[in-house]
This record gives sequence, C-alpha cells and structure tokens, in this order.
Amino acid sequence: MTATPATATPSKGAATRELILDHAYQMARRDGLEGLSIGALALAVGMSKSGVFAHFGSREDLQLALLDAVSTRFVEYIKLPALKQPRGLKRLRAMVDRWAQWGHIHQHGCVLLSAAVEYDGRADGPLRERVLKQQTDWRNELKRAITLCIDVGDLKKDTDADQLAFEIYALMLGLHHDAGLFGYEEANRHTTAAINRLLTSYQS
Amino acid sequence: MTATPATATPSKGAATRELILDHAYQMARRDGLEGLSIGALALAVGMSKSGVFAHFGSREDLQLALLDAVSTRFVEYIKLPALKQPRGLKRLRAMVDRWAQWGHIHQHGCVLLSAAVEYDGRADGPLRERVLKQQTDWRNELKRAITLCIDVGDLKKDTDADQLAFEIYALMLGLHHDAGLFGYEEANRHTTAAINRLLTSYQS
DNA sequence: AAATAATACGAACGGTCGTGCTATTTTTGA
DNA sequence: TCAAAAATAGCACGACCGTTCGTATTATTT
Repeated sequence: MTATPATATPSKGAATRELILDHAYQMARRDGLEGLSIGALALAVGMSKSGVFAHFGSREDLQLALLDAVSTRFVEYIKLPALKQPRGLKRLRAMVDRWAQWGHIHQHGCVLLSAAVEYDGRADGPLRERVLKQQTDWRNELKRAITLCIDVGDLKKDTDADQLAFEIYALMLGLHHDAGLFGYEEANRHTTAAINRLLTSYQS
Repeated sequence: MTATPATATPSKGAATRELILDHAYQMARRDGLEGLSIGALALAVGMSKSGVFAHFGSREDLQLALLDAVSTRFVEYIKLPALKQPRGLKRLRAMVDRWAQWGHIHQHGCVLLSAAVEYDGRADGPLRERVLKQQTDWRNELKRAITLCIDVGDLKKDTDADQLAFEIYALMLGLHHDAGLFGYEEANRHTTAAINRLLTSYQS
C-alpha cells in the first residue's frame, strides 16, 4: 500500500504490514476510519489480533498509516497520468477525469472523503490534523494545475484559482455523493456536464 | 425535536423522548450516527441506560428516530421561510441561503450529510434506506423549486432541472466540506459566488 | 550452526457495547 | 384518592473493544 524502496528486499514484517493495510482499506471503505476495528481486521487478514496490533502500536497509528497509504495511492493514481499531459487545460482535465474514476474504481466510497467528513467537526487531534493536511495539499495541487492553465493562456488571466478549485472540488463531492446513493452513471453525466460548463466559462 | 401537536399536553414520556433526541443530535453531530452510543447518551441526558433504551427499543430505532427528527427540522428550517417568498428565483435563492446557514448555525457538521456519507456505500438496511429516501425527497424539493423558476420565467425554458439541482447540491457539499476544515467565512464566499454565477448562467 | 532480532500468537485485562429482564418509582385518568 | 399504566432504574448477560504481557516461532545475521 505504501511505496517501498524497490532496491532493498522488503522484510517479512513490511510485507505483512502492507497486507494488513490492504485489508484495512477494504474495511474502511465500508465502515470509515472510525469503524475500523483491530479484531475484525485480524480476522480478515487471517492472523491474531495482537499480531496485527504489534505492527502499528495503537489503533490511532493504524488509522494514520492507512490514511497516509491511501493518500499516497490517490495522488499517484491521479498525478502520474496527468503529468504526461502538457501543462494547461489538457492536464487539468486529465486530473479531473482520473479523479472522477477514482471513486468509481474503488467503488463504495472513498476513504479520504469519508475521513474528511468524519473529522471535519471533531476536536483537534492527530487524525483531524492529518486529514486537514492531506486536504490542504490536494487542494493546492489542484490550484497549481489551474494556475498553469492561466499561465499557459488556456484560462482567462483574471481567473480566481481558489474559486475554481473550490467549484471543481465541490463537483467531485457531488459525484461521490450521488454515485453512492443514486448510481454512478447519472452522477457522472451530471458531473461531466458541470465540469465542461465550468471550464468553458473560464476559458479565454 | 419532532413537531408535537400544541393542543394536547405532551405526556411525560414524549417530552423526555424529545429531550433524549436533542442530546442525541448534539452527539451525532460530532460522532455521526454510527458513533452514537446509548451509554454515553444516557450519561449526557442524566438518566439510566435502560431508561433511554426503553424509549426506542433498539439502537437502530433510535438512529432512525433521530434521522427523522433532524430531517423534519431541516426541511422546516428551510421551507417555511422559502414559502414566504414568491415562487421563482426569489424562493429558490431563499432556500439556498437558508440551506447555507443550516450548516453554520448547527456548527460542526450536519447529521444528514454525515449520514449520507456513512451509509452511501453500506449494505442495504433500514438506515441506508431512510437516508436514501430523505436525500431523494430533498432533491425533489429542490427540483420543484427550480421547475417553478422555469414556469414563472425566471430561468430559461430549456433549463435542465436535474442538472441544476445536482450542481446546487454539490456546492452545498463543498460549503460543508470547506467550512468544516478550512473555516466558514471563505467557504461561504466561494459558495455564494458559485451560486450567483450558476443561477445567472441559467437566467432567461 | 549458533546467536540474535524480528514477528506472531494466546491469554487476559479493564471497559464499553447493545440488550434483556425485573423491580420500583412516577405519572395519569377515573 | 386509588388503582392502572407508563416511565425509569437496577442488574446481569454475552460480545467485542483496544491494549498489555509473556512466550513461542520464525528470519536474519554473525
């Protein structure tokens, strides 16, 4: 789940740690980070509760590790293909397209969005802080892609990157919401239409 | 929490039931519907666990009751003022304005949105069904207000009510998301700007 | 092959969970 | 005022929670 140096042979421990995180990801998609329990996770992985526990030291550290692992995957899933596109609108659209796919491929909810909702109103703590950082970082990625569009001349000079990033993000939230409740097909149609209208309106 | 006939004196039981639901609402705002526990709730209300339990018969029924109570409040909070506006754009804007306030007044998360995320990827069950119904109903309310705009002539004849309803809803999700993580002020600025641009673009 | 470290297990702890039961208290209607 | 009814408390249960600890097993290094 996390990226490991390809040079060194991953130790046994690191391998099972990834295995555990893989199963944890499956579970957290359905029950959220707060619904993740070590006992159920151990059962799914096929090892003892204490064995799983020993890999992380605490439930909270397990949740943080999972959060990081998913975030890394998420960013790579979207950024790598996007970077192959020329900077500007093409790249931004690639990002949005992959982003829209992410929730679909990893059907039944995105852990990162669930986490954002789970901790957005919570008291300060390591988990909320981590979520906040991830969301901030990702928003900045989005803004950077938008700024490039402006620099390249694909979007109007007076485009408000913050505002556009917010709107794109909101549409992704809408996609996730509707896909989870009403079905992906219609949700994706609406989202695509909205994105098109949005980008066109900012086009130079 | 729920509306009670003002004529009949509410029985003691009904009164404490509301009291319980009030406290349950406060708790669910922070921990979600799945984080709601009868023990903690009883402690907050100041009565015994079994005393609280007896009012609902099961945890699930408590969750359903809370869901209904919040939904009723939500719809009333928004619809009643909106209905005082003339049908058309004024009414639609009133709805959106109040909607944006809802998450702010009831700071730290909206139970209905949390529930939507909690159950959008879950297996079928009474809770998911209830959430689905509520979300469907509310979306229809929104569509109806949009359709009235078209009929009255405030919006273009070829306006896609489904599409516009989706986009407005998405912006409200964005508002909730950003307000919870980054602060209400900026989130509301972005939302208002987006709504204005959106409605203007559909205006006839 | 021996020594050492890493890894996993099993049992147990104190708590909390939701949920039944049975009393006891409180409210209600005649 | 008194009995019926409703509401609440008390207690116990089995299950699961995260966590700790000692021990056995397996990898890795010397």
